[in-house]
Amino acid sequence: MKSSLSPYNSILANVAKHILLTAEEKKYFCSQLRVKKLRKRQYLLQTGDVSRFEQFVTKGCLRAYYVDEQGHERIVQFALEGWWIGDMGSFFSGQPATLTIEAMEDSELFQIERNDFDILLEKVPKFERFFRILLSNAHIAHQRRVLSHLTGSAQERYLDLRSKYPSFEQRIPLRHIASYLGVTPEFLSRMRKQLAKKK
Amino acid sequence: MKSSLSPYNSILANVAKHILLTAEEKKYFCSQLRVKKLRKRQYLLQTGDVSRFEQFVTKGCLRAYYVDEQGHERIVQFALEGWWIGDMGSFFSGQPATLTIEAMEDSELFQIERNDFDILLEKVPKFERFFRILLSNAHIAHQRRVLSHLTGSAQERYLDLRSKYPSFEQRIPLRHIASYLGVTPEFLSRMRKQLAKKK
DNA sequence: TCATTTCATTGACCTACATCAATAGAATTT
DNA sequence: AAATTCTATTGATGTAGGTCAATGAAATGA
Repeated sequence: MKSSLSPYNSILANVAKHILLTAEEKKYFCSQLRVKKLRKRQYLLQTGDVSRFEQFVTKGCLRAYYVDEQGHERIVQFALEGWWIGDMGSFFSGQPATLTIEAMEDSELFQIERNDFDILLEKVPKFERFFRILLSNAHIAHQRRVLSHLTGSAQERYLDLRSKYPSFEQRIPLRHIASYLGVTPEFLSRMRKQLAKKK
Repeated sequence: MKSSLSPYNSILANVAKHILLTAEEKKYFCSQLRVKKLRKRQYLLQTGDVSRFEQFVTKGCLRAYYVDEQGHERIVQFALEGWWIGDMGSFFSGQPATLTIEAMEDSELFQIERNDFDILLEKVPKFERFFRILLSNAHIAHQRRVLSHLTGSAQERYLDLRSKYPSFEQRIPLRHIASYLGVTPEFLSRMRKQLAKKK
């Protein structure tokens, strides 16, 4: 937390989008964070473990997915720099996680532990507000995603994703993008071919 | 708020699931609510209007839906007694609503207005916690719903819905259930026929 | 460096679900 | 009580997207 290049700045900037902290509070908040480094392909969380942390990505790129009975992976979330990721169900309930979270690149995160999280909310109630806002944004985004499945074709979902997050195609393997969209890699490949032709 | 039969009890019970209020706080909270009665088919919110309220259902049954370019309705949420419903995006941002909300039966709701909501959170910060928990539950439910579209067939979604909310089939027309599941009424009808045969 | 695994693409064929049209029973309205 | 909507169901047919198998290119590892 010394230089302006510190990764703490990125999480503080994220917090500052919604609530205003005093210098003291910033310091306290940062003191509750632990740094976690992951190698590419390393798991952050595996199904069945209890998720004791929520995390904020400062470097790299992760994916959260669910493995169904046939062993297929279904990606529910990507997280790049500046995103929060975790298995919130498990984090809040203490039940075993249903999600697996894995680094797609060497990554660095901040983690906050469930206990410290509760104490943080108690000591600095502004954080109740912060997480409420975070969640309400997530809620709205999720609603849009459900809608995109009810309303649109796979191609529309692909085009939406591409225009909203152009960086994904550079950093994320196509088969993972297919899984996020809810189609097979084969079908994504065909869509891409057809779109390229039309252009 | 006088008798134990008052509809205030149902919203207070809902709040009490997550936070503990003093008698004073209960009184204040209830004083910020307004009662809204709707006839069957009446709109609570129409696309393009700004949603100034969030609401809690004490009686009846509503649906929130999105209308796509071809005029098709896609249902994103049902709400029966004891549920919260609204267009949260519009409520928090002040932007025009993308959802339409309509009563499917004569219904009664409590509404809280955006301004009063902000003041409530300021005066009784426990409500930050309450809405955060409400949202995190919604978040988890939404994630499951996205997953059900990525992973499962329409039949699985139908069976899930039926076992989770058996009362829906008594109260909600099949064509709305079809819309919620993301299939046509025709296809839902065929699924039901086939399931009935197998039994 | 060669060997091995992983990845994206293509082709052939299959299935879950959509669309459109017709009908009959319910529910509303007159 | 008749007339007029809605609603659920069925049949015929069309299509988006899945499955399985094969191939070459790229990444990974010894």
